[in-house]
Amino acid sequence: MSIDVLLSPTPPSRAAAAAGCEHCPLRRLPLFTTPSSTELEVIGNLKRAELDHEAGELLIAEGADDSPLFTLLAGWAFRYKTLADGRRQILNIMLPGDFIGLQQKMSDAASHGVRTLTPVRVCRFARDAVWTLHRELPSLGYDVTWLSANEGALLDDNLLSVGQRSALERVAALLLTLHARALPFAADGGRDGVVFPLTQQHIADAMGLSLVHAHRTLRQLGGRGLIVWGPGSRLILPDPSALARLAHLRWPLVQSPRPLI
Amino acid sequence: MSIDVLLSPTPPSRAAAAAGCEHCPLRRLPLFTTPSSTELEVIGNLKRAELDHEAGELLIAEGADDSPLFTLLAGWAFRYKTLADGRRQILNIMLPGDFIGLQQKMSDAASHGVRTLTPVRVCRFARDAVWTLHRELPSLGYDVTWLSANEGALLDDNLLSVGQRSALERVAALLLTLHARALPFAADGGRDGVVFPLTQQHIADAMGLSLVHAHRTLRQLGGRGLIVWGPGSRLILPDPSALARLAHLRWPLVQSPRPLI
DNA sequence: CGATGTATTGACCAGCTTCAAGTAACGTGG
DNA sequence: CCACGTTACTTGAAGCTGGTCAATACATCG
Repeated sequence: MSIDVLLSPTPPSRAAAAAGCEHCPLRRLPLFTTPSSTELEVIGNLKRAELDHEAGELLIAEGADDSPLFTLLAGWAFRYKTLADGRRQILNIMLPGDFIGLQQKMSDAASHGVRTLTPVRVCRFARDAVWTLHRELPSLGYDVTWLSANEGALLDDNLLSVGQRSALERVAALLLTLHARALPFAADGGRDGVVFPLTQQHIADAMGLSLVHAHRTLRQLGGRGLIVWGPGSRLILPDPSALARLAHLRWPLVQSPRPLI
Repeated sequence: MSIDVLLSPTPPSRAAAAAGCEHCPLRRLPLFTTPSSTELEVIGNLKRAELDHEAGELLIAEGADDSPLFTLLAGWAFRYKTLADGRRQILNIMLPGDFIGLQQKMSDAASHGVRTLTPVRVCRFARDAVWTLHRELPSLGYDVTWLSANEGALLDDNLLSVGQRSALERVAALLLTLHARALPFAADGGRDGVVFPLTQQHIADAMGLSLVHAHRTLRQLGGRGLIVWGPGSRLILPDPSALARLAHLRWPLVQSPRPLI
């Protein structure tokens, strides 16, 4: 299947023509650094389209060697790899502001797929955007490196969880981390929890557990009163610090402002 | 413990003054791209010292927020994270040419430690080298991003192993991957195997297994004739393609030329 | 109102961990 | 040169964490 087919938006959901990056609603969040006007201009020139995709849609196919490059503007997605017999490992969950397709472009090591968890909006860039960013404005090149290194740090944490933590600790760590990452985007500051679109199968695949055991682990966390499900599949953590202790996770999670490309 | 203490070389092993990068023996290997003279000059200006360290020495302490930046010139090392109760996850094995300390510099997510596996020689850079590389020469900035993305791809593979593969598959995948990565540095082209400095404990910590089970798994691989130990703890793989099939690993492993900074 | 995907639960069992000991290899100091 | 400490490797037995199999409930949706 060609990438172009994958990227063509479903008819009713085609986005309006690319709006100026300076009006991107994401940039208003304190989570992101504020770029200079020059930086904004360079980024804007590389922007090719804003596209909408449905939940469960494939954004990048495993093995694609000419995958596109985009930034997630709204919604959740996940990166994954599968073995020949179908076993799937979710590598990382991607939230708004995450830069997608970098690994694919740079290295030809066995690649990964990307699939949406919710309806998403993405900002698609020119294929050679990574190089152009570096060439045009070193500060933006530095930002790309930052983003890449930052995702590496998330991978480190996931690997630590999957390799060393027990099932209970793993799920606790995952929920806590995702909750913290999603909080800056929650409408009401997260008082009623944050929308949490992962199924138990996703949790299982992310943490290297079976579906059944992921379910039992979630029940156990619920039984201890550490997680509560609100309406609209919202995740509420009544006592994050207790969860963090259970998971042996550093708390609170500090998130310094990050670049948005 | 301060980083300066960690970095001061043991008296007898102090390296000679930094030699010009253009004579770096690593660069002669076809594994690495050949830089322009301008690139070499910029890199050379950022070079601060060449240092030797013994096997088992700590290069970067977990939690250090001002960790140094270097390139591994010779020898093996590994990145790791530990939980409060001592469980250790080895994140990645580092071989000559690998750039160390990038994650640490960019993000303040919980950090990792780096420890040598063999005696090593490293090329230490100025603290702000990452930014300088981007500013002085975009092509070098791009190389840094490439290296970061490439390490991300290795992490992806490790996460897939630890999350989805059985113990036998995991160990097979690890040995095969390391063998392939070490091959370009083997003196005789690897005909007598490659030096393999990991202990069973390292293998266990890298793959999320207990020491005992790592040992049993190695025995099983040996019993099937898939791995052989030569003199000087050299690893010989009589039938790499059979190992790859067992591990569900893409084979052969392609390694395109990579930048060396 | 079936069809499909997700959640739920019990029974069984196996892969892996833990515990416990013992062996081998190597460097150090007496 | 040997005793000894240290580190890595080895092996068996027992048990637990988490996987597999199977079936049911529940929801949403065309």
